[in-house]
Amino acid sequence: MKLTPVMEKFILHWGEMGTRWGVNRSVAQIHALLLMSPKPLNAEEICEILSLARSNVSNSMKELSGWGLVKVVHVLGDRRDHFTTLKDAQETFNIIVEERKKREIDPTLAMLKELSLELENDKDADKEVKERINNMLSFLEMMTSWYDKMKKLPNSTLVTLVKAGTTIVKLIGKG
Amino acid sequence: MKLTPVMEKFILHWGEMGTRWGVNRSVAQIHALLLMSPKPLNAEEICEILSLARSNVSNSMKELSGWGLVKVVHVLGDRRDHFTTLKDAQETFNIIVEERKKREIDPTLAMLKELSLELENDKDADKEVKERINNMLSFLEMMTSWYDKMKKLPNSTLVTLVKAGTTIVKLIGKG
DNA sequence: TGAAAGTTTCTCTATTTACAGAAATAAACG
DNA sequence: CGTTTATTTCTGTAAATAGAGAAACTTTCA
Repeated sequence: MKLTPVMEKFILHWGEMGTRWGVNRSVAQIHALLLMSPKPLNAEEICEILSLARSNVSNSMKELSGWGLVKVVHVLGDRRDHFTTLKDAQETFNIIVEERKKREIDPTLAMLKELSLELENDKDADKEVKERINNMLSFLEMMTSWYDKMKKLPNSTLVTLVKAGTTIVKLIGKG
Repeated sequence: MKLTPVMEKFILHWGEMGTRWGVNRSVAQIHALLLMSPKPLNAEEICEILSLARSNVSNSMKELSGWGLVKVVHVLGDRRDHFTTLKDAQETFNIIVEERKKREIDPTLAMLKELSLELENDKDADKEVKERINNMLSFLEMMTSWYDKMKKLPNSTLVTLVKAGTTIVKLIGKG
C-alpha cells in the first residue's frame, strides 16, 4: 500500500500525539495506519509501510489488542494474521475513555477509598486532611457513577444528549 | 512539617500516577504534598520533605504554574516564595481537564481541520479516507463544543446536572 | 555597594523507555 | 516428520527523560 500525503500527515501526527496519550509512537502510528487503511493489513505490510522492526510491530499489536482497538481477521488462502481497527470515531473514543479511566482514575479511586477508611478509625487524624481526602473521593465517585450510567446508553442517545446540552441546562434550571 | 502515614501514602500514589497523567513523579509528588499541606510551603521545605534537589523543585514549580495548579503566596516577614494549590477537587479537576484538552485534543482537532480542507479540494482523494477524517473531525467538534458550553456553567449547576443524569435521559427520551 | 539569601539555569549522570535484530518457538503444509 | 512460514520472546543499544549538584544570576537589606 502506498501512503498518500494526507495519510502520511495523519499517521505522523497521531504518532506524535501518542506519547501524550500514553502510548508510544510506534503503537500510535500503527493505529493511525489501520484507521486509514481501506483493508486489513498483515504485520509484514505494516513493517514496510512504517519502517518498523517486525518485533516492534508484534509488540505494538499486542498493546493495541490490550486496548481493544484492533481486531485480528483472516484472509482466505493466507495464513498470516491481518489487523483492522474500528473506523467509527465515537466507538474508538468510548474505548479509549474506558481504558484511560481504568488506568488513570480507578487506581486513585481505590487508594482514596482505602485512605478514607483508615482515617475514619483514626481519632488523631487531622480534620482538614480527612476533609480533603473525602472531598476528592466523593467527587470522583460522583463522576464515575455518572460515567457508568452514560456508557450504558446507546451512542445515538448520547449524541442527542450532547446536542441538547444547552436545552437541558435550561430545563433543569440554573443552580 | 512531618508527614503522617496517610499523607505519605497519598503523595507516593499521586507520584506514581503522575507518569500516567503526563507529568513526572516529582511534579506530581509536589502537587500531592501541597494538596495535603495545611499551610503554604516554601521551596526549601518541599525539598526536605520529599528529598528532592532544589533545582528539581524549582522546575517542578514552574511546570505546576504552567498547569495553573499552584499559586505563589507570601508570608509577612519572609521573602521566600510560598506555594499553595487549590484544595477543591472539582476546581482541580476542571483545570486538569482544560489543560489536557489543550495538549491532547486541540492539536489533533487543528490537524483534522487542515486535512479535511486539503481533501475538499482534492478530486483524486480516496472517498473512504475523506469520510473517516470528516467523521473524526465532526465527532471531536461536537464533543468540544459541548465541553465549551459545559465549562461556562457554574460548578453547582454541573453537580445538579450530573446528579440528574438518569432523569435527563428519561426526559429526553431514549433515541 | 556588597554580603547574604533566594531562585533559576546549566551540565552531567542515572534511569527509563523505545526499538532493532537475533534467537527461539509455534503453526501449517507437503 | 522435516521444512517452510509466521509469530513471539529475548537481548542489547540508542534515545529520551528525570533529576542531582554546581554555577550563575537576582533580589533584598544593611
